[in-house]
Amino acid sequence: MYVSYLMDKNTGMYSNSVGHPTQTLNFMHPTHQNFMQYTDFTGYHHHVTGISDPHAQTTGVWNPAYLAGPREEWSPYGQSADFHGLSPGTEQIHFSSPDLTSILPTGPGTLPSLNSPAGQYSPDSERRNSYDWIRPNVHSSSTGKTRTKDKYRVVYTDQQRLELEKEFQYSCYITIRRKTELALDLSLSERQVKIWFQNRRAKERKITKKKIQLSQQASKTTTTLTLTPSRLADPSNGSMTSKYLGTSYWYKHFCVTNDYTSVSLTPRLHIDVVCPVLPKWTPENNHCCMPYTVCAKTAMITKERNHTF
DNA sequence: TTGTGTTTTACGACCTCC
DNA sequence: GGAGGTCGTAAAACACAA
Repeated sequence: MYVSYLMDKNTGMYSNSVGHPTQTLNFMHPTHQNFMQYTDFTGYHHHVTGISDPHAQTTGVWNPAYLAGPREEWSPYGQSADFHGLSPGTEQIHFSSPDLTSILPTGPGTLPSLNSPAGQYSPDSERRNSYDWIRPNVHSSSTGKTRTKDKYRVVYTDQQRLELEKEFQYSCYITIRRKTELALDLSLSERQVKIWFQNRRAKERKITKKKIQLSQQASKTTTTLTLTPSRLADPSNGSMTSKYLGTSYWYKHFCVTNDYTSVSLTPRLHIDVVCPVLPKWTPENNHCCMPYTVCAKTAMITKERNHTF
């Protein structure tokens, strides 16, 4: 069996400055230790036509207009004027899965400008549609809440959600500047962008929590994935001594291949394991990926993992 | 069609940080 | 004090089984 260690997304969740996941299809959430698989993100180009470059060092593009006016130009349901003039039948990008599993590869230029009518049109606009209820009759109830009479939330277009999701994949936390740019591009208020990110992070935590619970359940019902000295192979001398025991180290994610008898933590370090969950086999690429957690009671593995072979 | 569970926007309360 | 953070929740929108 061969198990390849998936590269961590080498960014802290709480870091705003990260690199683009250009080719990283599978990556884990840095702090949540969860496995996130975004299919076909190779086609992901963050900089979509019509969207300003979010993270390039192009300070010159900073619109001085941003500096004017209040920080939060929040009008409760304020979409920009051109947001309403959508005509059905325009080109649409289908985006339904929140985890981007259904995102089609979209190269540069394939997405319409978000400020264009085509970019704003949602495939479900007949149903969700119309923001015609967005009218200035926002009232303050006796409780002080400011919500519309009939509805109190808009449904973002697929395009808006797509771009927000892309931004989230880039960084869980959005910078003030990027928030301003994104709000402008998506015809949302900065407050909406901020709250979307808050909600998205909450969703991420929820997913992670669920995965951890499932993982714990699996480990209860099956043999715990443990490593014993006899099953560990030292890459340097082929043996494993007890001095390596006692320090817990979590190997989080592995790409598991077609048998479950051993794990290759590094190109030269193999251990035998008992796989708690049989991953689904994908014949296309002859391997499968799963959130594979190995509790290796050895510091040696930690050391070896950082060792250059 | 309808009932029910889940997801998505939006908010308030409370917290920390600058 | 204001900004943005989490957490919990409301309610609309949505998905889906019966």
